[in-house]
Amino acid sequence: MARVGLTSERLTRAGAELADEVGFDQVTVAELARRFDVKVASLYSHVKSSQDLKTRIALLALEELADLGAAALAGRAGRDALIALGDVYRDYAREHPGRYAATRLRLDPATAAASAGGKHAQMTRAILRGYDLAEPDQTHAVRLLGSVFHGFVSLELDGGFSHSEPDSQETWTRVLDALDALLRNWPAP
Amino acid sequence: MARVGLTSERLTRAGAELADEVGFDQVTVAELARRFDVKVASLYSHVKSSQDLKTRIALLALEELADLGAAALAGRAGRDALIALGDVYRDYAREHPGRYAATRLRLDPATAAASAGGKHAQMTRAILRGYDLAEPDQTHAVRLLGSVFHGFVSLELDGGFSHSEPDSQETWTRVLDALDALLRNWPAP
DNA sequence: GCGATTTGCCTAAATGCTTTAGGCAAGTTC
DNA sequence: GAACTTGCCTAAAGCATTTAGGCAAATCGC
Repeated sequence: MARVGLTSERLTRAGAELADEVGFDQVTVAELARRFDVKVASLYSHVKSSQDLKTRIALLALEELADLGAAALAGRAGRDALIALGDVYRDYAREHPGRYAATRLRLDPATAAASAGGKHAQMTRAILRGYDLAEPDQTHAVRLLGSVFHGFVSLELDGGFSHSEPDSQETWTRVLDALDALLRNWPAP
Repeated sequence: MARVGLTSERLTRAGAELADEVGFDQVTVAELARRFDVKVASLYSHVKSSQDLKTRIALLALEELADLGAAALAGRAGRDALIALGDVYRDYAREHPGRYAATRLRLDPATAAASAGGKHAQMTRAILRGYDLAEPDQTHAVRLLGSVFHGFVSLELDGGFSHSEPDSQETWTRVLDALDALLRNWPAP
């Protein structure tokens, strides 16, 4: 029996592609086996379970997204940085819907702590260096930005803004403008 | 064989409770049958498929949420209305996490059109009557509010804000304040 | 009341995904 | 080249979905 050369990494990458094609929920060990033309049980030497596979895909996606974010933020500040990071999330979600859905997988605390998740909060916080916010407002603002990015992107992905005017690109631009204005003019308690 | 009195409605309600207990993804026709102490196949007279069951739960949740929203908005305007509607979403998600997750189920266009989904957009738009926004800014603002409500609530539900200071209630209050300020001072393009 | 019809829940069975146990042969090591 | 490790295999059990067909309980017409 010829060896195909399965590894956790190859399975994870293939799983991520599968997720983008058919949706993260539809990612299945069985389908992955089919794609490698291998029996299902064979995958279980490389991946502990279906859940383990999904977790690995989530970690991959978080990592990719953090790298893209870091690249986009380099050399930018204030409004430019805000727009750059927002676009990274939105573009990633549109190009890789399955991977983006994977980033929303609930990880157990230990796994989450070891993930690139922390980098995401750090990047958002970095944006705020371009604005004049002290704690605890800075944390509130980090959470607001996270909510808007995630909320907008997932509503858009679910088709919430389609088939109605104005188109969602237009709204996205104006939402980022509004956030910039808000951060420059953050209300006192 | 004694008849238990199954109906689509009872199954849907029980499914919604099950969702709140074990998570929307874990809602299964088999588990529902167990709870009614009935054979699985029996449910298929009342529900077309597992997907159909989930869709019914989603429609129920959208309806409940729309009713709560309408009640909360009655007699309120401006900032009060904004806070009231925001709290409806947040409280519902915290009290009924499974049902809230159900509202995010992707519905086919026909079902979505017949759902209470439209009421939600209308309610958000109603809030904006208390602010001075013309189209297309009004639509942008509707989408922003939807993004923040959904984004915040789902990040909070996923534990994104837990175990870190300040607590998420505090952030929520300040986020609503910030949105109010933003709507009163919406930036020109 | 009582027969006819509808309705509700049943048994049975096929399909598909997950997961574990144990085996054999291809690759690696010395 | 023998001994070991590793990769993919067969086999089988468990559970969820879904369909087909059956019997009995509720309901309706008379």
